[in-house]
Amino acid sequence: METTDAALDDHDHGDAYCATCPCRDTLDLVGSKWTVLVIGRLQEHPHRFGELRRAVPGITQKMLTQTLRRLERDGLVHRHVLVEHRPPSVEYSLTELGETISAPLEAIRIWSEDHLPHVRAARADFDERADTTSS
Amino acid sequence: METTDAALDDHDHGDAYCATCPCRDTLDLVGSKWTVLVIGRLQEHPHRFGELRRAVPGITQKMLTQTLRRLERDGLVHRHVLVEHRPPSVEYSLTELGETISAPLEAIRIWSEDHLPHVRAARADFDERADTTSS
DNA sequence: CTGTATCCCCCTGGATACTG
DNA sequence: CAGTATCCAGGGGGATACAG
Repeated sequence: METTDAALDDHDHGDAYCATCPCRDTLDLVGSKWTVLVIGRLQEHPHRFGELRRAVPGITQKMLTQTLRRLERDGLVHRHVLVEHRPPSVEYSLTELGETISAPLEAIRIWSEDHLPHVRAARADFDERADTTSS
Repeated sequence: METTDAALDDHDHGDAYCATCPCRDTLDLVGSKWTVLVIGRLQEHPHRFGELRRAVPGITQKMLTQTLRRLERDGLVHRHVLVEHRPPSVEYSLTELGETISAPLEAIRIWSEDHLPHVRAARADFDERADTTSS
């Protein structure tokens, strides 16, 4: 995880294209596919753990926990434990920082939905082309 | 690769949150960390292979090829072979579809750069908090 | 120059079982 | 309910060598 945490304080705006640039780590945020969906849900409203689990079908507790931990560590998500509850209850919500990225991520999500047919068509075309070429 | 290509034509807009939804595949586009950087470069102007390789420091030929192939298959990138050249020369550029996603991806890239200090601070804080808690 | 082919390590991420 | 712990298969991805 802590791949490039040392000796990296130089950073010029407009250039994420440096092998040692730590913003590569930040880019990896999007890398774990679940983050986009989790943040998308939290953007709607705060969620409790199980609630979030149900809201993101297919995710396992492990991945949900892992994703939330990472997001919490990165300051995008706030974890609020309701101690008075029995059984325990934990609520997750976006921090201010988290809010700032939810819009861009939503754009990606929307794009995925909107252009899905286009992408699938392109794939079918590509694969077919590959087949006819080989024949 | 062809994880969920069959029996999936139902898709309601506004809901990427279905376990079997194929748009999860599309989300994975962002998943491979290199795509964001590669598309960012192609957004500036078409690149030849080696040129692109140099423009995205740290990427290996294998990953560059793999990334470009995937993007080509998904219809985001156009691959133009300049056959008359010796040695061969290949130029990559964004397709129309590719153009439509470059803006959202750029937003992510910008965000990564802009909020890097914030994220790093949050991490340090989180880690320190974890240490003092355990002690 | 633009790839393809191998080897191989490691990490992601799924399934399952167990705690407070 | 909200986790943690463990096992384990698969794939991402790096290094290297080779080909057209």
